[in-house]
Amino acid sequence: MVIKPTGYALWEKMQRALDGLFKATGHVNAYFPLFIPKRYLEKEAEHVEGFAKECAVVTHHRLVAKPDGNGLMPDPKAALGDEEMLVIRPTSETIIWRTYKEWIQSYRDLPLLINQWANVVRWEMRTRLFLRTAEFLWQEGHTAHASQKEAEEETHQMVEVYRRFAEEWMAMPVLVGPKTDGQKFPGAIYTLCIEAMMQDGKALQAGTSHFLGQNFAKAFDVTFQNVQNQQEHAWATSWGVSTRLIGGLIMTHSDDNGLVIPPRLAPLHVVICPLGRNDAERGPSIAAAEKLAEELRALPRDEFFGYEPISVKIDKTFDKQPGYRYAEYELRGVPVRVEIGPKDIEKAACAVARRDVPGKDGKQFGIPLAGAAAHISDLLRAIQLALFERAKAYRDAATVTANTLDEFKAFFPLEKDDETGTQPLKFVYAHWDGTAETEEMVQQQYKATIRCLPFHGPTEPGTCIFTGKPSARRVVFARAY
RNA sequence: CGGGGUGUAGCUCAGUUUGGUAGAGCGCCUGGUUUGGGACCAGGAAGUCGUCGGUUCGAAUCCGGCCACCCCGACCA
Repeated sequence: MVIKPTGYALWEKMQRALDGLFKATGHVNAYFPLFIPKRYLEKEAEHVEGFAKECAVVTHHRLVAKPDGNGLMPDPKAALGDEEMLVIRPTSETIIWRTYKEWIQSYRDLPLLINQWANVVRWEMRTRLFLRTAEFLWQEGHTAHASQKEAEEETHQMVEVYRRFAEEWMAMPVLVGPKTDGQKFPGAIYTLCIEAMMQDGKALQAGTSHFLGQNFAKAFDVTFQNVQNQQEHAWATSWGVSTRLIGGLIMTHSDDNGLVIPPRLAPLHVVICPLGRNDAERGPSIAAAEKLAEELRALPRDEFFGYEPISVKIDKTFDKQPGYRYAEYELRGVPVRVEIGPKDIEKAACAVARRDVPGKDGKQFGIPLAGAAAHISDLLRAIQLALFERAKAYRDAATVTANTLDEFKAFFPLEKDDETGTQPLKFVYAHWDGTAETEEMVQQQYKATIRCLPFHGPTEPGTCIFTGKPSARRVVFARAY
């Protein structure tokens, strides 16, 4: 996976915001090895089964020239034995819990609240840009606790951190709740997730927080002495979000004119385009642009922008047409564009365009330069809110209830209907009997999966629309990425 | 791994049916004119036609092997 500078700048903004939220909840960062001994992975039964089929395996530690002199081959003498063989981490529970064994002796060593920013590799059969790449960047939190209660509180706290990040920073509304047993993390007791809807109506799992019980502590023999002088296995959680979020952000907000980046995560908040046909006209435009840029950068910093200054660029590519310059920054998703030309200078004003309303419609002329900085700062906050409200309205409008199997089928057509085109997909609330068999059948037949059992959703009991058996509550079905 | 498809200039592709010595648009470079929503004119650079072999006087084009990539399916943060 190659992430070019603009995309990476977006990831850095995400990292900074998330890292702040992790630190604010008492977590610290550390780093663990990329290579995991294969035998570690074998220790937790469900975990092995979940990840074994997508591991890159290191079998040799040296290359030598081929006998015919053309190219290189692994040196047979440098083969790693079964006990030495390594895998490239698909996730780090095993190596981290092997390490925690050394770190944890007493209840006084707990809780251990550690996060790691890293890359992982999962050998997927088919990749999809940003959403499913063989290598991806992520953070993985791994915590150890002295009690089940505390570990479960941590699991809930972290999914709430993810919800806040998704909604308040990415402006991406999410459903929050547990996965079904069939969809939970391999090795977890349960998995909580945030689940977002993309503009095609498909669901994107955007973050997960797992309660791991004592599974890994038992697998790696991690015990501590409690206040009563007894040995006890530690309780675990793990939680993560990845560069998949970049894909989620793009697919939540962007339009036909290009990227739309919510202001709180935009690497560049404001671009100012001075205009003019010759040096005599450009001079005053540039001077006004520089003054406005300074005023924007000098605005008081606050929590909204992570206590960082508003980021401003002055675009002086006069050899390009103005229309070209506007389109270029729209394509790149810069939230606010300011135009200052001779006509504005006459009136001591400028034109301000908001990216969430594409094209000329989002442009307002005659904003006085005197109060422009404050106006733009307010506008950035308004855009952040508008993006969230728009995405939420979109999702809610595309959320439906199915009370019969026929209704359900209609929401998940199996073949593209050439008459009507592909109809947008939906989040479908329906009753389900709670069994893995039914869930499996629905996935096979309708290519829809249960995304989660949302905490804030209908909870009345009913009858499973697939089997007629009793259902404890409605769950959310959707096609997923 | 099964089914389908595609490899020709930096990008998107035409040319392959019917063999005759390499094309377009966009992008790039130079000069000029333009400049408030993706400008115009002139000139220019740029391709072992995926690869190896075969047929032929002659192959991007016909035949065979190989490789790579894309789409659909099984798998999945």
